[in-house]
Amino acid sequence: MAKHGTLPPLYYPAQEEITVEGVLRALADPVRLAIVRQLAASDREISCSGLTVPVTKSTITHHLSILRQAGVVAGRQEGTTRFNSLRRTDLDTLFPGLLDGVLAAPR
Amino acid sequence: MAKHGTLPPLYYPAQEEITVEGVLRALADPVRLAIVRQLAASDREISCSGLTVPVTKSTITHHLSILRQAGVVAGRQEGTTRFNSLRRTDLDTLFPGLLDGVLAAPR
DNA sequence: GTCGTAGTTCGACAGTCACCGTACTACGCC
DNA sequence: GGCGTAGTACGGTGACTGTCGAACTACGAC
Repeated sequence: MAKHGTLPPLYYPAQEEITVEGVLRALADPVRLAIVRQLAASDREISCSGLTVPVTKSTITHHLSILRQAGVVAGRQEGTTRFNSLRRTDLDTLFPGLLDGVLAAPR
Repeated sequence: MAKHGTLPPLYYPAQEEITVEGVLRALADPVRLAIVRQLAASDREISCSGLTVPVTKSTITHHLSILRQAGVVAGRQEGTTRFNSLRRTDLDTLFPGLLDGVLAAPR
């Protein structure tokens, strides 16, 4: 077989596959909302360990996979680190105002 | 005691008590999203039995109570009928763009 | 090679949730 | 009064979900 060190082929929905309900479900959790807020606030990519949420590593992985499958975040692998970023343009195109409305909320 | 025919004192959150997470949770369900869409589309009050969703009466009551407690819908009693409406101005004030973003989405 | 770090995967478990049927209250009409 | 309709309350059940720890892979540095 080919090289052994291939990245796991993570599934990312195409823009037209993203659904409102999936996005709402993904955002309807305090931990995931905190992750999205941090990604939006820094406006930079953040690694898993760079996120400050009160759960363990495996739970962060779980939440990120949900956000990824919903089309909310994208990830870029670099060595052993995965840098996560918001798919802001995709979301703004599909659901204009949604993300801003969520992020602008004080709570 | 007073008159017997008092309405049940339903709890409605004040505008400043509405949270994004609560609203997102409330919207993150296909049945409730359908209810909200119908309320937004008709731009009129709709009774429980006027909603077309594929669940029984008791389940509709359950979903409406969730939407009510989240601050998404309001209800006006008239006889035995409860007319439900979207709290659009409250939501637009707190989370500008959120509701429109959700409703504008094709799916 | 060895070690440490970054993430993922895999059960497992507790809590929540959507759903239903039934029983009940409240109102309007005959 | 009795009956039908609108909606709520309650109890139960199956499914999903958020959480963890432990085991595992992958990469980089020494």
